[in-house]
Amino acid sequence: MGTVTKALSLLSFFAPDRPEIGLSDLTRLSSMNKATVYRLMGELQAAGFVEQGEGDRAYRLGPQVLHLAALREASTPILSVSRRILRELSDETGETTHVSLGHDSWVQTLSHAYSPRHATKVTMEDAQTVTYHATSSGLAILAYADPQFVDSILSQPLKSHTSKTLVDPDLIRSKLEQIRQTGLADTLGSFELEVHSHAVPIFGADHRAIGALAVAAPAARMPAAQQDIIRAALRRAGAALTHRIGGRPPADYPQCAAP
Amino acid sequence: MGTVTKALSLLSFFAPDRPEIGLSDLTRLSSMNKATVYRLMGELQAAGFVEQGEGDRAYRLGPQVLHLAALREASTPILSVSRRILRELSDETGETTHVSLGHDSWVQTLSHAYSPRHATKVTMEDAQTVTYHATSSGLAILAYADPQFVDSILSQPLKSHTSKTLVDPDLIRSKLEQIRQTGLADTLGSFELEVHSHAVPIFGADHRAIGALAVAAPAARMPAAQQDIIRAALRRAGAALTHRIGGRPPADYPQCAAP
DNA sequence: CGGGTGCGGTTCATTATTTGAACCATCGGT
DNA sequence: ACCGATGGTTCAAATAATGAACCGCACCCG
Repeated sequence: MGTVTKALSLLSFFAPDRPEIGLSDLTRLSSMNKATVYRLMGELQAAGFVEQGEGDRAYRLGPQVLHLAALREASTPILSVSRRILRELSDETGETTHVSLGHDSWVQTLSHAYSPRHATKVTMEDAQTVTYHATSSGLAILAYADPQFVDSILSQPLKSHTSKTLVDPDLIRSKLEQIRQTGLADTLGSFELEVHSHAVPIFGADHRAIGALAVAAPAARMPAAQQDIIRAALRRAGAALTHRIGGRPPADYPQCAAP
Repeated sequence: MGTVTKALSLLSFFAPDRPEIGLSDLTRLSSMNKATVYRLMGELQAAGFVEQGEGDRAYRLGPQVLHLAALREASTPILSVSRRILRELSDETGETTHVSLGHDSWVQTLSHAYSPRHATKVTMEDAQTVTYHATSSGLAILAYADPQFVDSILSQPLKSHTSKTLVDPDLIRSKLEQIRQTGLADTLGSFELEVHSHAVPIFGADHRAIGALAVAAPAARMPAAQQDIIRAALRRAGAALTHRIGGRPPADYPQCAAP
C-alpha cells in the first residue's frame, strides 16, 4: 500500500455524520500509527484537502476539494445537469429523487431533490455511502457492469440491511437478469423498510454504467398506476441525463419499449 | 517534499482549459520522472481521484472529487448557499457575479451566475485560477488577511495582466488600506481591460476572510449611480453569504455605513 | 516500405523517505 | 495531584520511492 493511497484513504473516513475527525480518532479508525496519520494529514492540509478547526484542532475537508469538483464539473457537468433533471423528475413524480455514482465497492449519492407534493417523503443526505446489493441504484449499475466487477461485489460479505435485503448472490444475479430485461431496477424495502425505490443506470461515453438515477417513495404510495408513471418518467430522465453528459447506453439497453 | 504532496500537486495541473492530461505532458508539466508520475497517477486513479480515458489514456479528474465536495457541502454548504445568492445578486445588478476562495498563492473562482438583462456581459468559467493582486476578489481577501500572508503574496513577482494592473507592492498596500475603509474592493481593467469589478470579502467562523463575492461588468456600463446600486447590493449579499455559512466579520469590518 | 519520433508502460539497483514505539506537553475531570 | 485523554515530536530501522534505461507500439513522413 503506497503512501499516497494511505493518505487518500484517510479522507474516506469523513462522512455526512462524521464531518470532523480528531487526530486520535483518525488513528483508531485507520489503524495506522499516530505519527503517520499526523504527517499525512499535515501534507493533506498543506495541499488544502483538509483544514483544521481552531478550538479542538479536528480535521475537516478543505476548500481544495470544491475546486477540484468545480473543475471536473467544467469538463463533465454531471452535477449541474443532474440537478435540473432531478428537479423535473421530482416535480413529475411527486417523490424524492437522487443520483448516485458507482465506486469500487459502494455507491455514493451525489445530489437529491424533494417534491413538495406530499408531507411524508423519503428523506436523504448527499454524499451518503450505500451498498450495491441493497439499493435499486446499486443494482441498476451492477446490471450493466463488467461480469468480473459483479463477481467482486457479490463475493464480499453482503450486509442484510433489512429483513427484505437480498443477500444470496444467486438470487441477486437473477434479479440483475430481470433488470437487464427492462433496463430498470426496483427494490421494495431492501435498504430501508417501507421504501419502494426505482432506478435506471446512467452510462458514460464508453457505454459502461457509471451511476444511477433513482426515485424513492413510501411503499404505501405505490399502486401499479403510479409505478408505471414513475417508470416512464425515470426512463426518460435517465436517457436525458446519459445523453447530456455525453454518455451512450450499450447496444442491448432497452431503448423505449417497456414491458 | 513528501510523496503525498507530490501526488496532490499533480492534480493542480488540471485546469478548465486543460481538463485532460497525458502521461508525458504531465511529466513535463511537473518536471518529475515519468515513472514517478506514472506510479503516483496510478495511486490517484485507484483512489478514484482521476480516471483514464479509453482511447488516448489521458488522465482526467475522477468521481471521487465530487463525492468529497458533496461531503464538504453537507457540513459547510458554501456552494449551494452561494448559488442562490449569486442568482439574486445577478438579477438585482443585471451583471455577472461570482464567488471565489482564497488559496495559498492564488484565488480560485468557484461558481458564477449571469444576468439575462444585457446582451454583452463579462463571461466566466468556474474553477479558474486567478491572482490576488489583479482582481477585486483577491484584493478584498488580502485586505482582511494576516499581514504576513499579505507579505508572502506581495513578495512574489506580480504579473502585469494588463496595462492597468497594480504591480507595485506599496501601491497595492495603500489600495488595501482604502478597501479596509469601505469594506469593498473595486478594480477597473486590472485583470481584464474594460472590466469593472467590485468585490466584498466573505468571512469564516474565525473572522478571517476565506473568499470573496464579486460583480463584474463592462466598464462602459458603470456610471456612478450604477456603482452605488452594485455596492449596496454586494454589501448585503456578502453579509448574507458570510452569515449563512456560519462566518463572522471581524470587529473592524464596516457594518452598514458606506461612504 | 523503413526509420524516426513520441507515446504509455516497465524494470531494478540505488537512495531517500516513511515508519512506529516511545516520549513530551497540555488539558479536563475526579 | 493524579489519571487518562488529547495533539504533537523524536530518531534509528525498515521500507518504499526514485530515475535512467528499456520495451513495444502507434503514427507520421520521406
